[in-house]
Amino acid sequence: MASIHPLAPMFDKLASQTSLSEADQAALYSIPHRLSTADGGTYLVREGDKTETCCVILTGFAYRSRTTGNGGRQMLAFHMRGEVVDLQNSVIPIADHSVQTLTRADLAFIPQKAIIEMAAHFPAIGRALSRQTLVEASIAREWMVSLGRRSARQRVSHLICELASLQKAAGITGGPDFAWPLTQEQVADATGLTAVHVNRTMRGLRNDGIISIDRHVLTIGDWDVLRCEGDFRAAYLHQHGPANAA
Amino acid sequence: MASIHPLAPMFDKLASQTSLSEADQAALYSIPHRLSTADGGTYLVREGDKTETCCVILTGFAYRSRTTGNGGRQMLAFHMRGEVVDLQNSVIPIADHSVQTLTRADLAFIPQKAIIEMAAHFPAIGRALSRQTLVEASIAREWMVSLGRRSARQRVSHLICELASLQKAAGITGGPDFAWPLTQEQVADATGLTAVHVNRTMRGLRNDGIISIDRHVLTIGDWDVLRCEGDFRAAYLHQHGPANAA
DNA sequence: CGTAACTTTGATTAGTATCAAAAATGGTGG
DNA sequence: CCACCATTTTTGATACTAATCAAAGTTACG
Repeated sequence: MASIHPLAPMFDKLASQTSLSEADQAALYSIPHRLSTADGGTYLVREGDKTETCCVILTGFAYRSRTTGNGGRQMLAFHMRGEVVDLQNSVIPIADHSVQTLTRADLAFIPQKAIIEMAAHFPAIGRALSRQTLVEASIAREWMVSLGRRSARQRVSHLICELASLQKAAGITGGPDFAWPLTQEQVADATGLTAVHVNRTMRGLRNDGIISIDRHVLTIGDWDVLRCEGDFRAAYLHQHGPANAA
Repeated sequence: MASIHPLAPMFDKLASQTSLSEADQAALYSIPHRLSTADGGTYLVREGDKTETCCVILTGFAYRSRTTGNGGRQMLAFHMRGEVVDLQNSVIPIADHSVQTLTRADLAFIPQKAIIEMAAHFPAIGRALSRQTLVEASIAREWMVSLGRRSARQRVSHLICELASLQKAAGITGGPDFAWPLTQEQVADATGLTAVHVNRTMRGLRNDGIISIDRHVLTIGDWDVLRCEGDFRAAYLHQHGPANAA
């Protein structure tokens, strides 16, 4: 326990929702992996790719996206510290969307086979991984609600709340200020709006004193107001562990 | 093999993408289950519920939905013949959205435990089930693209293509005409539009001779045109089985 | 045959997109 | 430290898609 293992973010994430044993931890920490660093904008998975490794995010941010026939781009999810980016490719080998880093990021690449074996031998890890997949599905459902039924201001506010909650849970931040790695263009791609309209919407939130942004750090002036503006209820993030330990 | 087993739709669905053995089939057909029939509009899962059974759809249609703070409703997915509706609840026990029947439906209820055990003892079934979960996630991503980046006409056309493709794959229909169980109000809830606008959009498609509807049966006049109108590319449905049999 | 649910139409408005361009910001090399 | 460049943010003017409100038809159903 002298130095921190490079895969500690992944273990922390898995252990945050299920309790894992020392044996589970040892198994994870002995898994073969390759570390690397990528600049912002690097593709981790490209639509149509057939991947054989899983990518874990150790620091920084990444996002999933898909492109329409007319060239529109829709972001589908954000990922950060400890998250495994392409678990699904072990079952559906052809990627139907892309994953790119949003910022410079430290990554670990693990062979899919190694992950699958570990999940089989250490069922608690397997459960934690499937839980992660299902929480991602829940988040996707919430995004559908935002995209389909919420106003611009609600969408932006909701996204801010989501990223704040996730960063807090990931231990990236404690307080009301946290990393805001998105350009307004990217917020637009995530919320289904145009960059111009995002600009006006965010300026509205700033003028109302609800948020402020300084050099990619966002500070929430009034959390309750923002949560209300964004119709944000955190239950969909399932951050409090399974209610039954089955 | 004299009569058809009531769970045949579920087996067919699972076997359509992975090859399953006779032993797998026997295991599935001997699982404990309770059959029942529900009218349209019946809740199968209610937001906040803690469920202990999985519901399989044998005939008819169901949908998932969530409600916003202002009372808006967003549908999240449709389900039909052979699909298991609440697999995820085995890992995330508190439902974060509702599931309701769209039409009168024949259902089978299976204890979650029995499904989990079967998946453990018959790995091919386990793999087929996780594949189904991941395909659903892929469909959710495509819905996000529609909701965020496609026009009303594209959204409606895309939805028609999707339901046509799914019904064809499920063996519910062969030809260009298929069941259209949705009211325009429900199409609106699925596409993030209002019922009035859906009405105008669908009339437009009918006026252009691309579709026609008669008593809950929709006929696609020109599949290629509709697919083009809806920016529909079927890859996201992953209907052709895993490329690697790992 | 009556009633409720659904579809259709019209008129008006709100919200967001589009187009264009200016201002601010951040990073780079000299 | 400054000048320059690319990127991002901001602003303005206008167009358009889709929402809203209201009501009339139509269909399905008991």
